[in-house]
Amino acid sequence: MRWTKTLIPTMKETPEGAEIPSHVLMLRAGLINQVMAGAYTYLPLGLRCLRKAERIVREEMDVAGAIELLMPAITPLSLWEQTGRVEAFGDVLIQFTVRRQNRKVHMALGPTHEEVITDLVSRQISSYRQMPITLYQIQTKFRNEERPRFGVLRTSEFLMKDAYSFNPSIESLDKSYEAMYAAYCRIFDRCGLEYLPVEAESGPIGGDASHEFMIPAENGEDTVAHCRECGYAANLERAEVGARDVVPPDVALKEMATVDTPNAGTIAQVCDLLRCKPARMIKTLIYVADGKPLAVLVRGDREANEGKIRRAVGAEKLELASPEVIEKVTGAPVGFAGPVGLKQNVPVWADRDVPILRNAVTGANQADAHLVGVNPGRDFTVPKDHVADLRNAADGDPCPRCSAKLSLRHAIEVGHVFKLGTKYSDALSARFLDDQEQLHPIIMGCYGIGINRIMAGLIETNHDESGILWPMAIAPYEVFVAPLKVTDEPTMRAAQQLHDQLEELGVEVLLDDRDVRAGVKFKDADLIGIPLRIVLGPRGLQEGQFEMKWRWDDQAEMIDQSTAAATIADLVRQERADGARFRARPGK
RNA sequence: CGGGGCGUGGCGCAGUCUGGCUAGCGCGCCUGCUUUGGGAGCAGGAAGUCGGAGGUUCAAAUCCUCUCGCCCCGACCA
Repeated sequence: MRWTKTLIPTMKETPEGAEIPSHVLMLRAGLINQVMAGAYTYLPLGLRCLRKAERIVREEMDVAGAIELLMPAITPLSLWEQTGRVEAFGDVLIQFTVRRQNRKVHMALGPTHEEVITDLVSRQISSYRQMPITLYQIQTKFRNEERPRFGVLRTSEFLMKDAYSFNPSIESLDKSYEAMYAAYCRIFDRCGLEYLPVEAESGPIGGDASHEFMIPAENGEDTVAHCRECGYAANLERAEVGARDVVPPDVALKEMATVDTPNAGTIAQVCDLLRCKPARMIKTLIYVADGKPLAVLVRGDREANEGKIRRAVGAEKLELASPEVIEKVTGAPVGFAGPVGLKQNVPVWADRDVPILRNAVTGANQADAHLVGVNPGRDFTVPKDHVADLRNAADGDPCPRCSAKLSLRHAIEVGHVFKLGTKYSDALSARFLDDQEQLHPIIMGCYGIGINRIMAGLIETNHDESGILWPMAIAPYEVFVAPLKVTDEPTMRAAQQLHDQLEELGVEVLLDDRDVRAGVKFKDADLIGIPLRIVLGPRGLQEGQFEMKWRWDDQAEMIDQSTAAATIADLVRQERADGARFRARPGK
C-alpha cells in the first residue's frame, strides 16, 4: 500500500482531551477518530490492527473447537425481561421502541448475548448427544456507559468475542472452561500481551469458577492483587488476605472516654480533629443482609469487601443500610456508629484486624461524639466465629498462598471466563434429556474478550516517547518502506520493486511515497510503530544496499538490495510466528 | 448522579477579567523558488456564522440568561 493512496492522518500535537498514552497515540497515529464520547471511527490503520486481533481470536477459538455464528445486535426486549436483566442492566441497556404499522416493537441493543444464545439453544438442543458445544461470535456490543473514558478502553460501542459453552454436566463444563482458558492464554501470547489470569468473583458455582485476564498497566481501571513470589493473582473483590497478626501490641490500656467531634462524620474528619491515624480507628458499617441489619467492623484505613461479608454471614443479598436503618440501629445519625453501646442488639462481625487494635477510636452512637481508648474484648466483644477476612486486600498484605507479600497493581481487563451454571438455561427453559431420559437444565459457561482492548492494552504497555511499538502479529503493516527522495527515479523504482516483491511474498508493506523530508517520514514511522523499517537513501543505494531497522532498536543494519525481499520476508515470518524479537527488545 | 475544566479555520492555542478598529499566533493545507537522513527556509495564498439560541448595548468572541457538546475527578467508606 502506498501512503498517498490511503488515509493516515497523523498529528504532531496531542488533541485536547486525550490523556492516557493509548488514547493519545491512537489519535496521533491516525488509528481512530472520535465521533462522540465513547464512539470512535477506526481509520484504515486502526482497522487493520483490530482485524488482526480479531483474526487471532477467531483462529484460536476454532482450534479450541468453538463454533462461530453471528447473532443480531438488535434483540427483543422481552428476552431481557425473562431473565430479569432489564433491571439488572438498568440504564446501561440501550433500549428503544420502533413503530411497525399499528404496533410498537420494543428492542434492546445487545450488551452481551446470553439471552439470545440460550434462547437459540433451548430451541435447537434437547439431547445430551448434542453436547458439549461451545458457540461464539465476534460482534459489536452496546452499553450505555455512564461515563465513557480513557479513549477506546471504555466506550459505548465495542467489539467483543463472546463464547458460550453448553454442557450436560459440571465435569463437562470444567473441560470446556479449561479449553477456553488455554485458548485465551494462546491468544494473548500471540498478541504479544503481558497478561495475568486472575481469580475473579465466581457467582453461583463457586470455587475457581471465574478468571479475568488482566494486563497490568498504570492506567487500568481494575486493581489486582499479585504475589510475585508464588504467582497468586486475584482481582481486588476476590483477593484473600493471608495470615495476619493475632497478638495485640503490648501497650497500656487507656480508659475509654467520650469526646466531642462536632460535624466530624467521616474517618478523615475525625482523624483531623483528634489528630489520630485512620489505622487506629474502628469503622463501623451497618449492612442489611437478607432484610436483617448487622454491624461490620473494619479498621479505619481499610475497605470493607461486600462479597466477603456476604459469604461470611451466609446471606443472599447484602447492601449498606439506609440512613433511617442506621439511625434505628445506632441511635445516632450517619457517621457516628460504633461497636460500643449500639441501640439495637444486632449481630456484630469484625475483620481480623479489629480484635488486636488497642486504644482505638470509634463512633459513640450519638451525634457529634466519638469514643477514644476503646479496646476490643474489654469494651465490646465479637464472637470468635464472627471474626473473618472481611476487607479488601491492601498493598503489602501477606499472600494467602505463601509467605511473601501481595502487591496491588492497576490492570486492564481484556478477557473473562466464567462458569455460569444454569441461570439462563433455567430462565429460558434450555433443558436436555440425559441417557436416563431425565430432564436437566443445560449447564453453561461464558467467555468474553474485548478486541478493542487488546489494541489499547498493547499500546498502553508498549510505547516510547516517539510513538507506538507494535508486535508483528498486530501491527497494521509489517514493513515500512521509506524512499527518502521520491523524485529520484531509481530510488522510487527500487522502492516500488521491493514493495511489490514483499507483497508477493505475503508481507504487508506500507510504502511511504510522500514527497516530504526524511525527518517527517522517520517521525511518522516511529509514531505509527511498524516493526520493520526499510530506508532507501543515498547512504546505501549506490552500493546496492538498503537500511533496515527494527522499531525498538537504536541501530540500523545494511542489507543487500538483491536479496532484500527474501531476507525481510524471512524475518517477518519468523517474528510473526513467535514475536521473539519484540519480547526480547532492549529496554523491555 | 455530585464536583471541576474546556468549546475561537483541519489540529494546538492567545484574545474574554476591563465590550470598540480588518479576530490573531504556531502547526497543517494550496502556489512558487531554494533546500533535502530525524517534523526545512523565504515569498504569496485559501480557509473562522468565535458551540448554539435568546437578551443587554450605538457596538458582543468578550456582559447576562438558557441550552448543547467534550474532558477530568469523585460516587454508597458512618
